[in-house]
Amino acid sequence: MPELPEVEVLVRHLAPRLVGKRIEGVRVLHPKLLRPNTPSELAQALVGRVFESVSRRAKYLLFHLTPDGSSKCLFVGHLGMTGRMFLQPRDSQLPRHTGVILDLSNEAFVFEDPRRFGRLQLDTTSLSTLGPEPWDDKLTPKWLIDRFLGCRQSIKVKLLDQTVVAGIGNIYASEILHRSRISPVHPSGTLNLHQCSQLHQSIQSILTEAILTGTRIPLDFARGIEGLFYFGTDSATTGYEERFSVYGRLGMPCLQCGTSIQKIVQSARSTYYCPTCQLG
DNA sequence: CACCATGTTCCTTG
DNA sequence: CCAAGGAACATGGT
Repeated sequence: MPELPEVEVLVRHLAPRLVGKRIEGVRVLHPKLLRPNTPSELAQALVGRVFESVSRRAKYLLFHLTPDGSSKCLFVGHLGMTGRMFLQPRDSQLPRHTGVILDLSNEAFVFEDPRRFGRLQLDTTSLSTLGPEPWDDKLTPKWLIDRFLGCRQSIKVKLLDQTVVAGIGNIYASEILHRSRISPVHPSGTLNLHQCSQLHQSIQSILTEAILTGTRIPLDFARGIEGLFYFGTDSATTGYEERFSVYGRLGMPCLQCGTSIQKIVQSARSTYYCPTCQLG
C-alpha cells in the first residue's frame, strides 16, 4: 500500500532489521520484477554483500550495500500498487505471489507482489527524473507556481506528477487538496501564490501526519499479510480506518462542514472532495 | 460477468 | 517540441 508515507514506514521498519546482514543467496521467481536487469545480474551484484543502510526517495526504497571494490553498491525497490517486503524465518512458507527472495543467514527477505507492477532492480535511471521531496528546501510556493505556469491540467492530476513533488499518490492528493481548500478541478496554471502556499503546507503536514500514523499502527510484517497496510479491517488495522478526511468517503459527511463527500474521475483515477470546502 | 484498485511508462493525439 | 490523455502492465476483491 504504497505512497510516500507507507514506503517511509516500511523503510524505518526494515532498516534496523537489515543493516549488517549478509545476502547469502538470491532467488528470483518472477524475473520481470527485475526489469531491465536479469536474475544473474542481481545475484552477481548482491550475493556476499552486506546491507549498509536502507533509505527512501519518493516511493522508492534504496538498499545500500557495503562497497566491494568498484562494483555497484545500491539497488532499488518499488512496491507498485500491491508490492510488499518483509522478513520471515528462512524455513517459513512463502506467500503465494512471492517474486524475489534474498536469503540472509537465518531469515528470508521477501518481496511479494500479486500484480507485479513493482520492481527490485540495480538500474537507477528512474530516480533521475524525480522532483524534490516534500521537505526539500527547493520545494517552495514559488517552485509550485513556476512548475504550474502555462499548464491547463487540473491541480489534482498535476499533484501526481512526480517531477513537481516526488511521492504524492492518488490517496494523499485528495487529502492534500481538501486541507488546502482547493478544488481538484482547478487548472494548476491559474493557482495564485496564496493557494500554492496552502498547498505547500498541506503537502508537508498531510504526509508528515500519515507517516506518524503509520508508525503507530501495530504492524506484523513477519506474518506477511497484515503489515503496512492502511486499508482493510483486519486485526492489524482495526481502529485505524478513520485516517482519511475525504478519500474513500463518498456520501459521508465532510468532517469540516457536514456536506456529503463527492467523487469524480480524473485521468482514470478517482478523486474525492468536499464541494463546499473546496471552492478555490 | 462487470467494475474497481495505493503506480509508472510508453504511445498517440492535438 | 510540448502538453495531455489513454492504454498497457496483471491480479484480486466486491
